[in-house]
Formats: sequence, C-alpha cells, structure tokens
Amino acid sequence: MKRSLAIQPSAPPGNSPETAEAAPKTLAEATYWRLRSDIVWGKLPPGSPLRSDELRAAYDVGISPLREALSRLAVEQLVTTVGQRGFRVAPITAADVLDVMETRLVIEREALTRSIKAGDLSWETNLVASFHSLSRLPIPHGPGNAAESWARHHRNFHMALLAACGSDWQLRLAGLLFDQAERYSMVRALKVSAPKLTRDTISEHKQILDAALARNSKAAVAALEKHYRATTKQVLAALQLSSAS
Amino acid sequence: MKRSLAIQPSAPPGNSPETAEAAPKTLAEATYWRLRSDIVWGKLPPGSPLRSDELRAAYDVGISPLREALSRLAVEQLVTTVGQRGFRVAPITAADVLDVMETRLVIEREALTRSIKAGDLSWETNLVASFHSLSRLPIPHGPGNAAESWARHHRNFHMALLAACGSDWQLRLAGLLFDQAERYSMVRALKVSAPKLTRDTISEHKQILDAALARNSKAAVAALEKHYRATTKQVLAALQLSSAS
DNA sequence: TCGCTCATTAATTTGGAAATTTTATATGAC
DNA sequence: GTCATATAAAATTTCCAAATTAATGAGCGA
Repeated sequence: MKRSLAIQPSAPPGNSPETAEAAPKTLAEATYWRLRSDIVWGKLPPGSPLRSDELRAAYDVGISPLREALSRLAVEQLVTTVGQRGFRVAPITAADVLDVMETRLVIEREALTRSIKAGDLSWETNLVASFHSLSRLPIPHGPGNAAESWARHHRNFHMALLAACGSDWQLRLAGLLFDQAERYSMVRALKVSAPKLTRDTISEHKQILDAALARNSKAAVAALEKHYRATTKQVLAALQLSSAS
Repeated sequence: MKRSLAIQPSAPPGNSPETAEAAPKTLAEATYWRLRSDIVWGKLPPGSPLRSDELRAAYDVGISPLREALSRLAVEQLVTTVGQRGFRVAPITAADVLDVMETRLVIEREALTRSIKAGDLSWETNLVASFHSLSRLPIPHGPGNAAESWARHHRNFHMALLAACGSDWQLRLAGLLFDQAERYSMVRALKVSAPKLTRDTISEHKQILDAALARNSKAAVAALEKHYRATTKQVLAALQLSSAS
C-alpha cells in the first residue's frame, strides 16, 4: 500500500471571516488557493514532490483541476516542473532569498514613496487599522493556526502601506514577492527554536508606520529596508543551520 | 455550421533557428508558447474570446493541455478568466499602458545599473551582437513574419542590456513586462499607418548601447527612460485613434 | 410592450480511462 | 564486478465523455 501524503491539506474554503477575498468559482481555482497556502505556509516543504495521485487523494479533486492549479503555481515559481517528470515544491536557496528580498526592495521603495505621496484619509485609516491588529496579535512561536493568522495580518499591513501607490502592477508584483519571501520565513519558523528570535518586529513595523503617517517617505523607505534586511539576515542564518543538520 | 477561429494559429514548433529556447517537452507547454506568441504578437486581438472548442480545432490539441496553457497565461495577465465564463485575451486600457511602462522603468533602472557595473566581456560581446543584428534588420511596416522577427531581436537587445544584473527575479519580471508592452506596441503597429512612425528607434537604441559600453549607468538609464517614454507616448496616441474609430 | 419564469441550448468544467514517457529492476555479456 | 540492454512498473500527460453552469429565447401574464 502506498503511503499517502504526510500532510493535512488545508480545508476547502469555508471562508474564514478575516479574509475577504473573492470566493473561488471553480474547483481548479479553489485547489489553486489551497495548494498555494500549503506551500507558502510551509505545510508542503520546499523540494517535496507533488505526485498527482497523492494530491488527488489528499485534496479530493480530479486530475484536471489539479494540473491546472499546479500549472498556475509553476508560473509563480512556487512549484517547479520539468518536462514529463512532474511537479515539485520549488526548492529554496540562499541566492533566492537574497534575490527576492532585494527585488522586493526595488519595487517597494517606489511603491511606498508613491503611496505616501498619494495616500488619502482612507489609506491612512486602513493602514492604522492593519497595524493595530498586527501589533495586538501575539507573535507565534512555531507553526500552527496562530502563525498563519499572524502572517496574514503581517501581509495585510505591508500591502496596506503600498495600497495607494496607484500602480496595479507594482502591487501585484509586491504581493507575488511577498509570498515568495513568506515561504522563506516559514523555513525559519519551522527550523529555528523560538528563543533565537529576539528581534522587536513590532517596533520595526511601528517605525515604518510612523514615517508613513508623517508623510516622510525617505524615513519610511529607510525603515522598510532595515526591516527587510533584518529578516533576510535571519532567514539566511536559519537556512545555514538547517542545511548543516 | 460554426464559424471557426479567424486566425491562422502559429505553427507547432519546428524550431526556427534564431530562437534558441528550450524545446517544450509537453503538449501543454508547446500550446502555451504558441498561444502566448499569438497573443503577444497580436494575432489574437485584445478582448477576443478564447472558446475551448474553437481553440481545440485551431491548434489541434485536446482540452486538457489547452486549459493548462490558458491557466498559465491567466497568471501572467495575458488572458483573463471569469468564474465559469471562460477565457478571453486580456483587454488593453490606457491606464495599463502607463502602469506597465512605468513599472518596467522601476525594475530596469536597477537592473541596468547593476548590469553595467557587473558586466564582463561576454556580456559586452553579446550586447554588441544583439544591437548589430537589430540595427541591420529593416524596421517592419505592418504585421507579418518580418515584424515578429524584428520584435524578437528587439527583445533580445533589451534583455541583453540587463543580462548581467545578477538577479534572476529582476530578469524574469523585466521579461514579463516586456511582453505585456509588446502587446501594446502591436496594437500600434496594427492600427497606425506606417508613415506616422517617424521616430529614429535605431539611434535611441544606439544611445543606450553606447552609454552601457562606456559604463555610464546614469546616461544609460536616462536614454532608456527616453526610449520607453517615447514608446509610451506613441502607443497612447495609437490607442486613442483606435478607440475613436 | 414590458418584465418574469421556465425550458432549451451552448459553453465551461471535471473525472477517469488510455497513451506516452520516465524510472526501476533484472538479465546477460565482457 | 561493471556496463549495457531489455523488460517491467510507476508516473505523468492526454483525450474524451459526463456533469455542471451560464446564456438564450419562447411563452405568459400584467
């Protein structure tokens, strides 16, 4: 008997109230989101193979929507696919981490500057709200639902910063790269014991927030860079640890 | 009897010698590239519906690889898909044009600067070669094989500029946005009569090349911006013309 | 004439079986 | 023992038909 997939796949979307995304209208789309979450939050670890039969059983869908979902994820570089040799979760390398983080900065420097310049009251309000809920959530140690919830709020805050930039493409690319980076952070969360995380991320976020509200784009960009570079450093350290083990 | 698709779909890859891309190993992949080309080069015009039966007949493939290809294109924003209402070629709006062109600049400014800093002799060589073949190709008037060939060389030159930037993500995103922009340029080529194109694009490209070879990144970036902004202006003008007709 | 409901038609979407390709295993020659 | 070749097993990829969903239009009453 074949061993089935070792993961607990994420449930079909009985939509959690905190995420107000457009409900998927097709099975393929739903499967895409479920797989995406499971990859981004590390349930499907980097490098692991994605065999159609196992996934079909685990997610309870046919082959067609499954392949469609995997194909989409391949375009986003969340999974890799080689010729007739199937799909696997994209592996993580140190070079990738650096590249993604620096490229995020290239885009977000511009988007944040524009957003600060153009943001109106509703932008400010949403930003303050995003920060508040993020700051009141306990920083999770180790994987689990709390970690996912925190990560979602974290994403919301960062996207809220850029929301008023006026460029759909910049928002889209920033989101794409955010999710790539999230995957790296999950490696960190999974592999490194909690006590080592001694950064004060709340205050890092607050610095960005304050500068943004003060409409000081130079300071906001500087704070953002500091935040990202600190994350990069931690992830790289965790990656070395895990590759040594 | 149903009217079949009005286009002559691009041939299966009996690979033309000038494109040294990795040969597609699956039908889905091949179909993806054929469709992509036909969308980017304007054979499938913006907004036109992509019905599975028609495409199946036109490209002579089954439904599964077709959907897989369309799904991938949807992630790239080259086609749109709504719930259970199928796929269509993504429409073009003036706002899109501006957004894509400005976002290209955000990425390419950085990538070009890095490339100029890090480029070695083989980078220079490849760059010079790309420029040469581009400059000797007659600028095509109206659609056709010559137009596609020119566009391919044009793409090669622009990517050669960035090739040494050291960031896979920046290269990938630049390429993605290049193809988006190409679609807009095709609208221009299709709708505007040739005599109106009085720009000296060769000299625009030469200015970028010379600055790059002189390792003068400030000047190269300035020339690139000039080149893109001129293109943007023309595309926007053509778009207004065509929407007025 | 307009608006509504309900059947009819046309399209997309999905599941699974057949075909193809890769990977693993066994057999034999050197 | 090592390499090459042939065979078997496993996996991916594709085709196609059934199921589902949206679009269309006729009939009917106000």
